[in-house]
Amino acid sequence: MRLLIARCTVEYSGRLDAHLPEAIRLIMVKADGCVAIHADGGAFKPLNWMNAPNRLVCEPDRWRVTNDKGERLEIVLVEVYSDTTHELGSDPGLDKDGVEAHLQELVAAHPEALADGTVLVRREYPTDIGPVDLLCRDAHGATVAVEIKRRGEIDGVEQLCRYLEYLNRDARLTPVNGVFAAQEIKPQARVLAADRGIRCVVLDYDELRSITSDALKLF
Amino acid sequence: MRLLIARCTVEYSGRLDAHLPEAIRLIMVKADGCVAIHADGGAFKPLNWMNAPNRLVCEPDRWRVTNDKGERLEIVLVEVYSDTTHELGSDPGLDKDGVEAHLQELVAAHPEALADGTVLVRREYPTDIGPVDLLCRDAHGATVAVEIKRRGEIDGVEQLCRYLEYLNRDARLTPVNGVFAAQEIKPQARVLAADRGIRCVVLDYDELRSITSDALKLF
DNA sequence: GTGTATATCTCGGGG
DNA sequence: CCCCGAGGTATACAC
Repeated sequence: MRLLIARCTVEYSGRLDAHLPEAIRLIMVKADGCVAIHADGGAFKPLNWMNAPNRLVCEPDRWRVTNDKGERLEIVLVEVYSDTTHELGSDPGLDKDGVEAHLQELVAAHPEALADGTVLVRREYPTDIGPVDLLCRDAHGATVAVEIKRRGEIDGVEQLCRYLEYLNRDARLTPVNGVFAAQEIKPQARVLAADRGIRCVVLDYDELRSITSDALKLF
Repeated sequence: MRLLIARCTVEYSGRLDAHLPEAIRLIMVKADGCVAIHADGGAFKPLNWMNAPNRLVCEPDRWRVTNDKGERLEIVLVEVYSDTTHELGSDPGLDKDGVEAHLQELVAAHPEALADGTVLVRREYPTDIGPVDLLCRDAHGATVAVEIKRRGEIDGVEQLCRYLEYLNRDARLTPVNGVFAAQEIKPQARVLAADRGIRCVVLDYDELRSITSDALKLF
């Protein structure tokens, strides 16, 4: 990783056009060739960047980065205050816990958390317009399409509506009911769901996980 | 801006839980207090981060970052290879051209690009559920609600559908037709638009801009 | 502050 | 390669 502290101006042209006036910034070049220009603020997002793969041509006072998609980044170096390179080696990567996929696994293992007597038909039930998170049957044997989110917002309800509309065209499944399940459901999403006859279920991640680990303890 | 090159492990706990095994990484602390941990690849996104505002407590072998939302980032420093600080000063910021706002301006100036005889009623037409990008009248005097995007995806069509549903409740406006205009329209969005009776228009940004500059040359 | 819409969104998975 | 969905999305702006 090469780190440059320099007074510079930057032009980007590609998905849009952007210009950075002269100022002191950090220019980061990673081992994969990607280039990012950071100011001393503004969270983790760089002001400008260019992803790998690309071609980087470094002249003393001007760097040019281009790629095959026609994007172009040009850095004019007015004054370089620091220029260091460090060998970092490859990174073992990040372990995450608590994302939607994990939530889906837990609910799939415990569909009764949605309503007593609910059983799983299958996960990621495929349709032409995308996979339904869970397809279940309720205590009465009716089909239930389940959309699972960490944060339940209006988009998720609309996504579920599209699936329901699609699934209800299948005479073997209809009537299909909808359940919108999330760790947190925004008021607006709740209103839309009610309007569309979709039931909302708030999931307790820790509780679901503890049920699973309790079940494991039986073995 | 403080830059640390160090062998470290990292734990994040908050919106999810995440763990980084021991490896050499860049730790960046910006003037606003935000902290980002970068590997030597993976474009501009850090492996882990903590946005400002937060509290950073640095011990020689352990940094703890916490905020008021209950998030927590803990960095264990196994070995520090480099530790530098640079004064960057404030940044004048980025000038952009070609974002959705510009596209909306251009179409507002040339509504005939949507269909011959189309005239603008107003931009950002307010409704209870948000502003409609453009409200127009077509050659027959019928009201047209226009949603403008750089990239037309399914969410944008849903957004327009909500506006149409709302606007059509107003007896003075109904029937309101929908136009979905974008520089690029994804297949799924096109299918949904067709299903909902919404017309799609592909916009040519450069052409729209050249019409405008041609018009300016007349003065 | 919440809610809504945008982003050079990034990133990863599947066809 | 594109398409599509998820994200600790972040960020700006209106109410």
